[in-house]
Amino acid sequence: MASSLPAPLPHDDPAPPRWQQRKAAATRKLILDAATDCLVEGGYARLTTVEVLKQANVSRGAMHHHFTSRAELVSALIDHVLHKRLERFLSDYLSALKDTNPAHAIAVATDVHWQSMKTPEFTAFLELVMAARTDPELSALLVPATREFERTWISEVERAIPQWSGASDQMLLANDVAAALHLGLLINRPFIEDPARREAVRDTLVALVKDIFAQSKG
Amino acid sequence: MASSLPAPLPHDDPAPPRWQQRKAAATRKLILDAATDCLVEGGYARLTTVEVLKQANVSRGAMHHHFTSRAELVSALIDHVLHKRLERFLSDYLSALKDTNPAHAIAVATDVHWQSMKTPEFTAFLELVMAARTDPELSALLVPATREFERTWISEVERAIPQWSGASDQMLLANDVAAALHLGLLINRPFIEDPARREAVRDTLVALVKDIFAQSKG
DNA sequence: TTAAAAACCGGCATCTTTGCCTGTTTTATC
DNA sequence: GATAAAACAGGCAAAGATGCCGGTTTTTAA
Repeated sequence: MASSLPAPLPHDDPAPPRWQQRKAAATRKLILDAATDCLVEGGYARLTTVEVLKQANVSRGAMHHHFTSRAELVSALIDHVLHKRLERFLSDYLSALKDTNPAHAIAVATDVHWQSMKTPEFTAFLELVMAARTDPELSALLVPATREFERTWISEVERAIPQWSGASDQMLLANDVAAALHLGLLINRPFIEDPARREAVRDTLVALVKDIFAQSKG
Repeated sequence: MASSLPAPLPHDDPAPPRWQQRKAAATRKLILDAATDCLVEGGYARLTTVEVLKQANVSRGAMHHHFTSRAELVSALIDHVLHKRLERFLSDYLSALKDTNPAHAIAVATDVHWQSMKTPEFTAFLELVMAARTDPELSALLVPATREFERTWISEVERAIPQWSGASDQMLLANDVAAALHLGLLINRPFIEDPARREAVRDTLVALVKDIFAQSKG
């Protein structure tokens, strides 16, 4: 996008190059954050243009100026949500692993992964995934974007934990298992009354991931 | 419901006791099956009264006669879907375990469980679950109904496999783990291009369930 | 300073969905 | 066979969502 700008200084903009561009970007982010909130609070069905502009406190004209149609809004929302998700996860992941005994790395990493699925970003993402099942146009945008997101995710985790970089296959499997189990657990949460049952499932996952990596060392 | 009827003969009704009741029940089932199809093909958002009556080939008046409001239709649909899900799973489960070497029981049971999540009934159920997250009235109906369904599910499986009846805790844990992992895998399917990755996850689950039961015997 | 362009404003026509309403046909009861 | 009731038929107004429009303000560039 704006990667061809001069950007001579890395610090915050003391002399904003373009006032309009900054204003437009701010309004755009305002609308996309409001759209994310709409997804979280009302699901894909309540992701209407009127609801979003009410949440963002912008006029109908501003909405139409930035996003001509609802489909255009959803298209931008996909990138917005995936970007926020990756940013938050990597930040939490790296800061959690920074001061952690390597022996507990797996338990910590698994917990961060679970916490990352209780964020608004992931809730919004899940709503998009479910809607994409019966919406081919949405699916055509969401599937490639998510696959690219997953690739970046994996490569960043590999970069962050060098001691595992020799076990790419194990890490991919562990990631797939954790992602599936955590997602299913999240959805089944309302039907499992006893918290101990949920914790037992998560404990089982940690032991399983340890086993997966132990096989690469034994 | 009709459990207080005489029902002197176990064969099919040669003399229908009430013509109207049979007709009404048939139309009701027709509408509920059509509603299930609507959920599968278009998701909860396309579960509209017009779409359902088109799919069922009934008039607007017939729809209104059986289900005064959309909420009433959804309420009946919950029981309909859960009933079909339980019926199909138990039938497949028992028939699959009937002629299976007990040594392979876990692998077979796990596979039947996975297959049961690719049925229309489960797709419809999942749509209801996702919609219930942001719909308190739907949630108030779906959560207790699903918990009752889970209880029946567990007790039927315990009844079907006597050799596991001494390990209720292990079976509950194995069931929770399998349910969560299969559900997450189902949803993440579009983002995992390589089928081998999905099979690796399922193989991991089978090994894990075997481990869980082995701990109760060792 | 002035014209063009970007950003924003608020409303309207159209379509879909919903709930309800008045009739009509068919079955059950006396 | 008459009457009541159940099952069904089709239509219509209100509410909400979408897309689009003409007009207004602010910024940018000549």
